[in-house]
Amino acid sequence: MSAHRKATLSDVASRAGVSTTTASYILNNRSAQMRISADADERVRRAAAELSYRPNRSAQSLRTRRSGTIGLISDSVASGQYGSRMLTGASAAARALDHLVVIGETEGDPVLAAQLIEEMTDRQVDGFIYATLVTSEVIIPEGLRETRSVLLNCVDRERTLPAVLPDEVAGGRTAAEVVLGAGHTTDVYVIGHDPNPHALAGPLRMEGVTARLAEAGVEVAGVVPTGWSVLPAYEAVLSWLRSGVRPEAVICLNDRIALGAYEALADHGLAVPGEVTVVSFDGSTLASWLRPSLTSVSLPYVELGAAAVRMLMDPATPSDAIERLKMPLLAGDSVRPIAR
Amino acid sequence: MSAHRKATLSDVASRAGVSTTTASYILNNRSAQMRISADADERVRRAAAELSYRPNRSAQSLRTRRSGTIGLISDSVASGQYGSRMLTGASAAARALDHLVVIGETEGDPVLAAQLIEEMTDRQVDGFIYATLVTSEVIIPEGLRETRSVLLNCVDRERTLPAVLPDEVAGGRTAAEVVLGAGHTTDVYVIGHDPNPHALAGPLRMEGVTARLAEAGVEVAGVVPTGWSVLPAYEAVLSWLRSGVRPEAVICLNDRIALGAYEALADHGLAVPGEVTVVSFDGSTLASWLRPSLTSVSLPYVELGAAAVRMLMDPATPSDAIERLKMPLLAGDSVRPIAR
DNA sequence: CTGTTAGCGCCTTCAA
DNA sequence: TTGAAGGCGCTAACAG
Repeated sequence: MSAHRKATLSDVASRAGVSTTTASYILNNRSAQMRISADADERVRRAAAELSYRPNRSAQSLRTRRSGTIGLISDSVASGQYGSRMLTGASAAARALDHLVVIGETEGDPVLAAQLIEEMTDRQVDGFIYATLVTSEVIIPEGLRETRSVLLNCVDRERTLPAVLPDEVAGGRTAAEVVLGAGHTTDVYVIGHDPNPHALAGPLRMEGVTARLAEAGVEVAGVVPTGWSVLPAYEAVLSWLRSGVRPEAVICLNDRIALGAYEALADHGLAVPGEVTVVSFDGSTLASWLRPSLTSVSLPYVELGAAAVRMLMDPATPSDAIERLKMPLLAGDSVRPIAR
Repeated sequence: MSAHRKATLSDVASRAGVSTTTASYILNNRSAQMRISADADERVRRAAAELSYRPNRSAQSLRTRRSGTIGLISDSVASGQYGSRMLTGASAAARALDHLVVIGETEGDPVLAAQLIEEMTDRQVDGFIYATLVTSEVIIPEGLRETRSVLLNCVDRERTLPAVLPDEVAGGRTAAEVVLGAGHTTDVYVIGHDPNPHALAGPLRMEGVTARLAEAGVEVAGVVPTGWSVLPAYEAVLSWLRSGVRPEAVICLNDRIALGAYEALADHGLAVPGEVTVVSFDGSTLASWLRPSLTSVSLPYVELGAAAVRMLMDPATPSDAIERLKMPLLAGDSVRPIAR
């Protein structure tokens, strides 16, 4: 009667003295709908508990063609410094919906992407999340459209799949707001210029910054072009400073640029925040490590991941849905206090 | 004959004019073993290709009790800045072995851990990898022993499960080697002291450092205790410097400490590497962002993840196997060039 | 060398 | 309100 090994549904049923049908209904919470006696319900549940019954998901999948699993394909999200937090968010949200997340990285290889999608499809994943480390416009990989999917941190040109993105424009406005709040009305510069043509963040942040400043009658005094990493930023800012400009505030398009700017400003003898306000984007841990700590408009990675899962699992999500998530301000000490 | 919908094995078989048995053997590369005619083999493979047949993994799992899937449970690896690279390594290695990785984070909650393990077991994962962000000694969570498992970046007290770890002692020796190579024979200090009692890295690094220095007749001049993060390190180092010491070289037990030390040294007017050599551990991207770039003994995260998967999948792995991976030196510009 | 047959554990239509 | 029965797609004895 009890082999002490992996109870099956029929074990439970016979122990409860009902048929597997009844047991199945009960365990799938359809007893009400099926008008099953409270007594049978009770007995089955007890039997299941006593045998510590766990349904065999493979058998379930075979039958139902659903696996309780979500495939998360990314270019290199796990490799990235911060983007991996999207995995955290996705995985937690998935669990809340009784799902597990299986991951795969393409490293930008479309063939690999297609293979991963195929492998996951073979395993009956209930849906896909396709994520990119950098907010960008992408080409939907082969096979993704065959299964319900949502894009995470990216969009496709045709806007044909639901997507979750950070609200970069609003983020830009937030950054501008901070600068304005500190009382700067002149010599506000932007540092950075995204070299990746598919990247969306730079231009959108820029757009938000300019718009908000304009509302206050402030114009961007200039833009210092530089790649999005520390050394190029350092060099660009330093030579720019040496050319004789004297900024009041610099808005760096990401935190690494800000680090480069910090170093350049220090080399040039300009104090942050005393002489120059620095505001940035991303809200990476780097921001809190610097001294003075950096005020940064942060990317809500965890929330992005979670939102993607929820959109995916919500049957009401229209295929052209685009959700933009707020970029919260991570306040630091790099903003000049209002003079008084 | 062809409904253009998801070909099954029997579709393939009938199209090739053989039984499903034969088709199954062939597609599982057992035709040799079963001495199946080259002709049948050929026909079946062609049919499969023509129908773009893909086996239904749920059905396979139901039969074979194996899913081609590995469960990777961690405390907060994906959330971490660098540890997430273990996922990259694991996932890539898994793919090479025709497996996929499903992830779950426990956030240190043993109940959650047990639940995740249960969920994954239900889905027939072929094995578990239990990973921690920080190298440490752990208590094996409930349910992990029932399935083949390996520990990643951690060990259990009883050494009862195979484990993969960075070779911290050797790493410590490497750091010392660098310092010695720069000609320092005196005033070599170590900065850091791990507050986490379960963490292994600190003491082991320390051990390697002391041992290697001792071999060269050099003694550690002192240890500056501090937590493993930027601000505490900054404060500790600064007040230490102000107490009048004048280090030749400082070995920081991780990169964040090194960042704090950089800032403190700068504040104190000591130039790196001109006046002080700084060497560190972790090899995070931070190391390359600093100026001068930081020489750091790096944690081989990607390799750790990959090695864990390979140990897991290798039936020859004994249950008390412990693999220690080399920590490669990430050379930077923070080491004083030999005076001449 | 290849086909027949019997499940793996579960869901679900159909009858009772 | 419950039970019998079939089948999801695949593998693996066991015959031929």
